Amino acid sequence: MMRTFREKVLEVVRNIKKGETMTYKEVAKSAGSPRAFRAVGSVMKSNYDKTVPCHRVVKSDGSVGEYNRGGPEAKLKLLKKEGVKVL
DNA sequence: TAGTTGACCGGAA
DNA sequence: ATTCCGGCCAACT
Repeated sequence: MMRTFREKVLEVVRNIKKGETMTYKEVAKSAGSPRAFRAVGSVMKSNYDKTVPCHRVVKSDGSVGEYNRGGPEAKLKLLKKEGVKVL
């Protein structure tokens, strides 16, 4: 029943609705480890799932952070299209 | 098994 | 206000 942290994180991110955003800290907290915001990023880059809207996950400062799928520009563009205002 | 890395965060200068 | 440094957790080699 207890899957790896990465599976949990992926499910949480997948649960994010359209137009909503979550910080890495929030995702880590929902995953069960509020201090594992580092691991969250690591896991995503190592195994980013297309069924998981990882572009909806942003930094605590509100910055888009980074993105593997074309760089931060693509992520920023997607968020804007979703209706999310970014710094 | 142990060591290194990373899409980060928070505090200090 | 911006920039630098350390710390923390899980996954990868």
